[in-house]
Amino acid sequence: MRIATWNVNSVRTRLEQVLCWLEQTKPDLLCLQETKVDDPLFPMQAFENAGWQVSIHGQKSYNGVALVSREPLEDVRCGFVGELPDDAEAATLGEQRRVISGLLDGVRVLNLYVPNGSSLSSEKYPYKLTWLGCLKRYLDAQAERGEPLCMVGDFNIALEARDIHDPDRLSGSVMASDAERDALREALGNRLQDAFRMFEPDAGHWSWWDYRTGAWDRDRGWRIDHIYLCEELMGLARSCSIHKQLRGNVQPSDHAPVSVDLDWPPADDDQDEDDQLF
DNA sequence: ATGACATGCAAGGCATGA
Repeated sequence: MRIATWNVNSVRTRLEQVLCWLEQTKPDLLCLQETKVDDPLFPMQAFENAGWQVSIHGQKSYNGVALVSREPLEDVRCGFVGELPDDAEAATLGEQRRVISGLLDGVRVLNLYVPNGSSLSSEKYPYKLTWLGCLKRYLDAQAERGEPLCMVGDFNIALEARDIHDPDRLSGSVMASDAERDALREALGNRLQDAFRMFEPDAGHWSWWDYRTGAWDRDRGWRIDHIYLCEELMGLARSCSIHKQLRGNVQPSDHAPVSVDLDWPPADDDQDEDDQLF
């Protein structure tokens, strides 16, 4: 099973690039962020004509998330209220469309677009911290169903120095501040692990390059798009890749896709037990 | 310290992103 995530910075502007990459990469599920389109205007037909199913949770101009899959998903849930129906804060935060999840072959895939926060002095920064606190409650509620979890998206947080091209200068600023890092780590708990870091310990691997100041040409990026797996799925992970070349497209998104390959459903290695049945 | 660049909205520059 291949699961991918991509902040496309407008699904309509990036439509041909997304369809092309789907055709080349053939994920079972692609999670999109920043679709920037209200649901009635989502280019649904273009995806369906290419053989994809789409679940959407969008809004006009800003934010917006979607799930693109070969097979239909089960139990699609939108917003934090999808897991926290009686949580007033979850309902308020849901005014910004940033959360969608679905069940694919028994795996709960959760697609997030975490608020950016703008700067430490902005009112958007405490909003980001509040949002991450709600994410923790959301994950606690989700865990009670016992589904294997794959949580992906644009986290707008680089958790470690090795995730930033210039950590000496940028550590402590927004996307790399202690409070937001702590809030994300709280949400991850002991349950979720970064799939990319299971395979690649080194710095120099980025998923986002600023449009400004020639960041792409100078390879000055951040790794802020992540795939987190529960322990059961981590044991079945075979690779995790950042598809950097997409950032070099004409009129690219400022983010590159990230994908993980899982041996799911797990191979039947209980041959001895099966033999005992006969 | 500021702005670079890109997108949406809507028709002139803002709001937003990261």
